[in-house]
Amino acid sequence: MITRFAPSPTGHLHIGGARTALFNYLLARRENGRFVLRIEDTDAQRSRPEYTESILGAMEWLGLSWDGEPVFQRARADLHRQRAQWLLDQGRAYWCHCRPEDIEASRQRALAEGGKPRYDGRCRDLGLGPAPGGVIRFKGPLDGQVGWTDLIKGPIVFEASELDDLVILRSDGLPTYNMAVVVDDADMGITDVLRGDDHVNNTPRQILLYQALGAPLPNFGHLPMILGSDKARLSKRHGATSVMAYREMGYLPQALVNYLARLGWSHGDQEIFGLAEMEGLFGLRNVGRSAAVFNPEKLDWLNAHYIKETPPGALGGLLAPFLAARGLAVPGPEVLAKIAATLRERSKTLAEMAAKAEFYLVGLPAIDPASAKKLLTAEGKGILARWREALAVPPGDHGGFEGLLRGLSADLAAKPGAVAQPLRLALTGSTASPGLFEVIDVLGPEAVARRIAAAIALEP
RNA sequence: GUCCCCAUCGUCUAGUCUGGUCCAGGACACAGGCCUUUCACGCCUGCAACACCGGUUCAAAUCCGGUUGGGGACGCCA
Repeated sequence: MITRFAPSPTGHLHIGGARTALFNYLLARRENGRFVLRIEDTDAQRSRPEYTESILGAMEWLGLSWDGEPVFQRARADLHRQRAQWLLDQGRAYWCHCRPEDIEASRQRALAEGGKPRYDGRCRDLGLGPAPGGVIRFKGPLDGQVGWTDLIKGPIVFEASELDDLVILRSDGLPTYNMAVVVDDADMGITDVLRGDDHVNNTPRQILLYQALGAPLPNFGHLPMILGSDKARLSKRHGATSVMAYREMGYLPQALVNYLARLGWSHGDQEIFGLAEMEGLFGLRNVGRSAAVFNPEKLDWLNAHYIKETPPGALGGLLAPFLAARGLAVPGPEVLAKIAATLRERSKTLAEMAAKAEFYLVGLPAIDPASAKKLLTAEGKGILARWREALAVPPGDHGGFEGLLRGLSADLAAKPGAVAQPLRLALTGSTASPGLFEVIDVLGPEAVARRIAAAIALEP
């Protein structure tokens, strides 16, 4: 089995493309086959090398390793031209001199009359030769049926009469999509073509091309689309759609891969899957047939799960760039790990974690005014003074911080919460934070003393 | 408009092929509770769906037909 992922370098790798790549990867790995990459750069206008780099980078980040070197379609244009010429020689293709404007006009007419906008085949039997601005069209059958058994959707049949004579070689000498895909898939020995639902309508044309070229047909499988919350095709207006954007927002590749896999594929009730595990479990029979709505909340949940699962040391390393992006001084690995450990169970993304880590890394935290009014009263400052006193003694000497809190609570005849909150506010600037004693540990004695003093000195 | 595809909780889905074990299971989200130095985490509980109509059958979420709804395609883009 040989599968492939064939993105066009006209943009970054998006969510839908990533899922297509993932399923192709999984299918090949499951069957001990090959998974190859082909860059479809035949659109000279829109293809950009930096997008190729970006797509490759995104694939690597996701862990979707491909076999061999990526194939660039443009480098194969000679082969495409050669096959187009062969089709011409066989009488399965013809030169067309129609002007694009005329064709467009007839399409509009057809649409206005309630029909399908198609090329009318007026050059089909004219026996024209090459000409500047001319194109080569495939001479398709006028009747009969074209069908296949889709790997995912089952039997699909089209009437040949629904199909018009598609352009296979453009006037610039480059092949069109359908031609290039068929020639390359056949030439590269692709056995299973797994791609987006939006290609279902191309498939009968491609089958006809395979047959005319005398090439064996691969299996075709069409994956349902990914939709936005309004059930329209996922697009920019639904928020981030590129894989790299998710990376920048602080999502872990494991989370994205896991989420994308579950969007359309299932294995009983299981929700959590690692890539390696899926390589053993994946199967097309468990891929759904209906379109799926992209649900950011569930991605968040998975991301939180993988963040919690990442050891603090590694997590600290992942967090560092997000800290730097906020303009914060990045501490050493040890402190980073400690910080990560305290935030691990309270962050959905690395970006959120960095925001929550900010108070650790500034000289003095910004105290929330509303909370200050409530907690830094004369009484609250009194409690802070007691804390300052108690914390001056090494914690081991009085049964740890927990014992300290209990002791103070008993002394002041106040609930532990009431005793803890002023200190939390002084240390973190907020009434919600990681565990107080973890914060004290990360901050160290000097910073703790400085923050308490600053809070006590704070004007009402 | 024409053609193609799809249809289970708000969302992702199990169950559909091989009809009964499903007054439909899991997960996210949401609500309530427990835990608790705050916020979280975790745990428990709850809310919530077989699009509709007809047929086949002793029996239909599961099979068949239709309707409705949604998506996709209709380029010298891919």
